[in-house]
Amino acid sequence: MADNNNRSGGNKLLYLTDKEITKGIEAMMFAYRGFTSDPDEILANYGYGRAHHRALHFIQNRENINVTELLRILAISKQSLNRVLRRLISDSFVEARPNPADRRSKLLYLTDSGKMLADELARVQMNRVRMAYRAAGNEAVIGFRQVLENLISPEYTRQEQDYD
Amino acid sequence: MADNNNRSGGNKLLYLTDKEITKGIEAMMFAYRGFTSDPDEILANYGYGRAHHRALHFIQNRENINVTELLRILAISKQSLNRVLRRLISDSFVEARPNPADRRSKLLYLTDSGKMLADELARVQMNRVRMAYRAAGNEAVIGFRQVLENLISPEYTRQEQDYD
DNA sequence: AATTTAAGTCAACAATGCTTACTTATTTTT
DNA sequence: AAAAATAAGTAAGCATTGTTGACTTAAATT
Repeated sequence: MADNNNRSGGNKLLYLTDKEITKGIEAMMFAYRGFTSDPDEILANYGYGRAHHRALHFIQNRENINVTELLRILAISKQSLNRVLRRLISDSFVEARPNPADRRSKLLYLTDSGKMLADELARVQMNRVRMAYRAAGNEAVIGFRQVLENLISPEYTRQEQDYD
Repeated sequence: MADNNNRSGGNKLLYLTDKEITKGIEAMMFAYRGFTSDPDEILANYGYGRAHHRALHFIQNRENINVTELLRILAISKQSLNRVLRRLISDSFVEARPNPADRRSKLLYLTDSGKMLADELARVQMNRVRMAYRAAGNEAVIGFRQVLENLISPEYTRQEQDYD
């Protein structure tokens, strides 16, 4: 507690004892559990899991996304994604339409009910993040995002650039 | 970018557009993947997964922990934990010794090779976190931790208090 | 003596990841 | 025009990690 007063903001490397890093690691674990907990509850009603959520999320947030691009973002095997997509399509949450510009490729879209589900999932997750942000304040949010960006493996940072 | 200059640190609620929150959500997803990627590679050599890592972590970082307490922290079913513990014990990474004070309960300890494995996992994960912290700076780290704490579900915050 | 607690186990099931191998359709390259 | 590459899908099989319900054993508590 007493040590926490050093907010010089300089490049001094404090707080980097093993104990402090370990606390950060545990906070990350527990926070991620909280982060996914609200969507998880909703998904359970459909027999879905986080893979379905991730697919819905990126179909919702990347316009005209195709399967290859979704595979690249999620960094999972074609089989894993296909299993998830097949169910989302047969449950009429997602629609796959051939891309006119390249008819090998299929573009993925949310149906009306897919939009409703994706919106519901996004809403509860955004609510938690929004409240966490508000309670922490603007400066904290900036720091949070900086540390997160630094944790991302460089081979995946490309994913972020096309989204704005 | 130009908007990012507001660092008043007050309680003004900016940056809280849906788009900004969505970016935070995606950053959290990608960051968590980076956060686990280095341990994941090591675990694969043993045919282990993240559940084994989490068990090793808390046996390493909570002195004289028993099964019930580990169950409470991990918040998984007894069966899931038991399956993981059984393998860790049969592979001689973990030892379960009856608690002299209550012989129903078993205390969990790392063996010498368990310590080596847990240390190796912790080392690579701490390295990534440490580098992310250093690159972001002290203020950012404080903000990062504040937001993480706010993301944790209240029913699990108790877990953190006994660790210091 | 009866109840509760801690730990462990069995069986069955599901979501989510993997690999290897193959097919089909389409586009691009040679 | 033929060959090669790409996008998508599928089949079979396997492992990890989570679930539930039911049951046992041993020890502590009431």
